[in-house]
Amino acid sequence: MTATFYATTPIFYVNAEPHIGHAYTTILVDVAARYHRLAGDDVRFLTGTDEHGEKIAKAAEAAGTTPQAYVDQVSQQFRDTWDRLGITYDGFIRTTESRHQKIVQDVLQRVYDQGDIIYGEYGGLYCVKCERYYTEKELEDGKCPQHDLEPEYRSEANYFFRMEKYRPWLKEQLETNPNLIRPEGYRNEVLAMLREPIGDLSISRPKERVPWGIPLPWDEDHVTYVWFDALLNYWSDLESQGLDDRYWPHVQHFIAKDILKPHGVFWPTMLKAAGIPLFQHLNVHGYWLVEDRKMSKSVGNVVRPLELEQRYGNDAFRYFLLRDMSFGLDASFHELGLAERINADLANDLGNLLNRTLGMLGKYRSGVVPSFGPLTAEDEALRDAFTSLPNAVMREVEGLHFDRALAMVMEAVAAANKYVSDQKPWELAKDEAQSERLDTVLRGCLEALRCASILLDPVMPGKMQELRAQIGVSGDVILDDASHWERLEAGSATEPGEPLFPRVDLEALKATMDVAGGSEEASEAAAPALEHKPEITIDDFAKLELRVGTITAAEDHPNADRLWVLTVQVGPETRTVVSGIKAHYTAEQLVGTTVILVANLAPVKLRGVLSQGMILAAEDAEGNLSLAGLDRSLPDGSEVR
RNA sequence: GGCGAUGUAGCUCAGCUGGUUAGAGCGCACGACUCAUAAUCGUGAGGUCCGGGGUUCAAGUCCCCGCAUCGCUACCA
Repeated sequence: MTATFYATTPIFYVNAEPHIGHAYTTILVDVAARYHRLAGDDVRFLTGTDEHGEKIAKAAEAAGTTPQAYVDQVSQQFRDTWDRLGITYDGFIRTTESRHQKIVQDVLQRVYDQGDIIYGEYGGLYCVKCERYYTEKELEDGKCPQHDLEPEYRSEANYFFRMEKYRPWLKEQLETNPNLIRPEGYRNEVLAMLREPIGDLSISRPKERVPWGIPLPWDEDHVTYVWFDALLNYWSDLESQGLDDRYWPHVQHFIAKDILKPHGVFWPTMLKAAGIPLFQHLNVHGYWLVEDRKMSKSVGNVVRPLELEQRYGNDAFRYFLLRDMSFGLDASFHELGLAERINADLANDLGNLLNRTLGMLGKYRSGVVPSFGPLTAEDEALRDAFTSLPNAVMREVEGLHFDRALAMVMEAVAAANKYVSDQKPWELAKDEAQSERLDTVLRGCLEALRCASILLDPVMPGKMQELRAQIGVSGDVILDDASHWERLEAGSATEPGEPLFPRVDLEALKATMDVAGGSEEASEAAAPALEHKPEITIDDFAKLELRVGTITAAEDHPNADRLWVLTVQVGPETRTVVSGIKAHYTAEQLVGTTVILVANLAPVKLRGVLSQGMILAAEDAEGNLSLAGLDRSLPDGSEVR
């Protein structure tokens, strides 16, 4: 009896090139899919690209091309990357495909017809100066708390999905099914979101503003905004091919934690409204925290994991990613950690087991696979260590504990190394009377390698096939082959080759990291083009009144923990300025500092404190701040022009 | 401020429903072996399980109060 496995990655937004985040999710699903295929399950693995929206239309324009040509190109880039990483997706869906668009429209129409999509007359009380809506509660005496203005009633010209209506239902689903979202921490987060109203969801944009999208079937002036377009891919891919009966009942999604809300809240309510059964699992993983190299923080200094994939090889890279992250938690990505993992597990333990086995086999048995003699207790222990693994490994894979699954296999490999030391084939070889014993020991090592190669095949498909080739096994394998000990053919020839996983020279690596400090790559990181604002005239600029000021005090904001309430001396005037630089400057650093103040900015209340001006600071792409000042001392109050 | 996560050996982390002297891998020290990619095998050193209270016969594991780091969020004129 075979099971069915249908897993998805998110479809990736094509406004940027693939990076480690995309790659990790995709590799994860690939590994899971490969394990299930190995187990004989009916598998479907879906990925794809999300190709609509304003950003893409603009990016295409900037690139001097049409949106379609643009998304064709970037989507292809994703597929090229997946090919390089050995991703075996069964389906690749693009939101610009007509099969997808048609189904999105069908579903929208259905949900609309049953009254769950309404025109956005919600609107509400809108403060023109703030450019935002206020709830009754937020207003002070019916007026905007910032501008003391009477807000006006406005309605957005959008359609809304009545999501709030399904909140109790979703809550109940989560409460009755603890495995719906896993690991548990993320389930709790979603439950927390559902404790308070989730509101209705804006699902459209005016076509005149965003022409690059799927038109609403009942209103050609609006296009679908992201959610119904993107999320429905998981369903549309199946339905458009008549595969929904076969796979949908088994669907599970894999995502990174940053898109928990759309998948944990929006998506299930959308499914409910559309009359589509809920998914089985939403599997949420953490981030790879990619650390800066030593010292410098300059751009381009960052280790780019996908470059390391090419340097260390795809299989080793996949192994590292799966082995060193426990599902759901964040993990840190160090090149040194990757290298150490490769040496310890792959080169020293597994690779060397192959090497020493084939070495002895060549020396003592001309490289020919021997037969087993009678098995001793030690032989049986080794056998059992491996043949019990397929079930255990699958169990861990199903529970998303890929790290544990791999650790279990490597434990068995370590046991095989110990077996070699204990049995000492090199001594058996010296005694003709021990010939059968030597056969048995060498054969045991070969079987261990064969089993390991199957158990690790989903993670390192290329290298494991290579391993099997070296021990004389060709063709496809199935997981069950690893449950049996005597699957090699006695008398067949082995074909020793290059070491499977060359050791990484850690000393040399450390040396380059110390010396380079990242500078080598810094220069080649092309700075992205600057985005410019509309040109202004000198008269526009003259409207600004910039003055030198001195910070005389910095106090905590009573009602916000990321804001400073600064007292700034500007000549004869003393101003209060609320500033969001608390994460970057301490009070000690600020007091006495000379700053440049926008002195004629309209005062504004920020969380209850009146701010009379704004302090200038520079901010880089990574969010680092530096206050603008003067390079020689001038009295405060001086004007800056 | 609200919500949440994390904090266990030098490093990376396991420790499910509380139960014998707290674990693994790497690194380190010493020893063994020599078939092997200076690999392997064995032994050992090393921990106030963030801190403080509490519940219990018993707490890394449950409760309360803190601290630190991170994330989301409010906010950043």
